[in-house]
Amino acid sequence: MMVSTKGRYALTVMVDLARYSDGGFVSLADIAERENLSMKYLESIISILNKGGMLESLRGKNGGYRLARAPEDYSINEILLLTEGTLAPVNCIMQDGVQCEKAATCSTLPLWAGLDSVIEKYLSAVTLDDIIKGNRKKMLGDYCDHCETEQ
Amino acid sequence: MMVSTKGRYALTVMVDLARYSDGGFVSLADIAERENLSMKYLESIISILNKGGMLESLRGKNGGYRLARAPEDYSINEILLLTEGTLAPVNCIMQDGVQCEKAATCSTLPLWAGLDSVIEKYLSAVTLDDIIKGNRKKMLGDYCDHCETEQ
DNA sequence: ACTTAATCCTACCTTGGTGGTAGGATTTAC
DNA sequence: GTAAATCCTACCACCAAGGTAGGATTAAGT
Repeated sequence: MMVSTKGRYALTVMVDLARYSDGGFVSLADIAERENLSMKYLESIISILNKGGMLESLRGKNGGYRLARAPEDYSINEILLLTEGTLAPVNCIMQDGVQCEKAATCSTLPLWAGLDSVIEKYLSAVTLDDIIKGNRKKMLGDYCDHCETEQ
Repeated sequence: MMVSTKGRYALTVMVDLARYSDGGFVSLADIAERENLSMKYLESIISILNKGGMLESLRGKNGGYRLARAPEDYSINEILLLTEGTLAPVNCIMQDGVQCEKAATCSTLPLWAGLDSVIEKYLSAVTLDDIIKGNRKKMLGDYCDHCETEQ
């Protein structure tokens, strides 16, 4: 599994904020209840999003979180990258400039690099706004049954 | 990490067999030595490939393994699928006809489904033969620096 | 000033999969 | 009969995933 619950829940939180914030701060308790997720666990996840500059927060009573930018300015790739650390499908992909010692002679490396590129390209093209709007054309592409008639 | 060493080593074994077999049987000891991998660990991996019908084996002295088909008739997708069990990037993708209970209302599911499709499409298009031939155009696509001049 | 409701912070814990290892049983060529 | 190979079952250490617990801090409202 490339994306753990951490990344999935992070995305869920971002989508929830985009949907229910309308400029004001939304408490984590509200998010957890709406999405039916453990608030305590979400705490650690939203903390990553907050420190990563994805959110603005307000402490104290009536505090909470809200998006730092417009939904269309968040790519799914950056959200998942922040929370998961890496989205590389294998650990032999170059990380922080460090690559596998066998890289020069490895015949399967181009495959993994290509797969990594395909994933990054896809996730970079979809925005938070696409998810909220239910933009099936962009998300499902050729695989969407209704994209010809809808959209 | 979507693909563990199990899948990666399985692919390495398949590539090795395609390269060094020339119709005869290749012993696991030879493969392990060439690829510099633990023979004992490879044993459990090649067993999956063998039982999955990917290989032919011969027991006893001078025995070993060889490919059951031509390299161009193996997609990378089927090799990884057999060894990894699933290549789904998240566990909320439908598995064996069973899908998440929240599927009908989940707004992020189309994203995960789309990602899954993109991965499967890519891995299904590349064959064992492409890897051996070093077909960078197919593997790296737009990301290959030399694909315009070469190929 | 006090209470309440919220974020923030640190520590801990359980479980299952990953990545192997060990030892032997069985089969076949020479 | 022996050597060299596959086959089979069991075991194990480690670590990330997926949380839980408890409290410290901050700010709004009365």
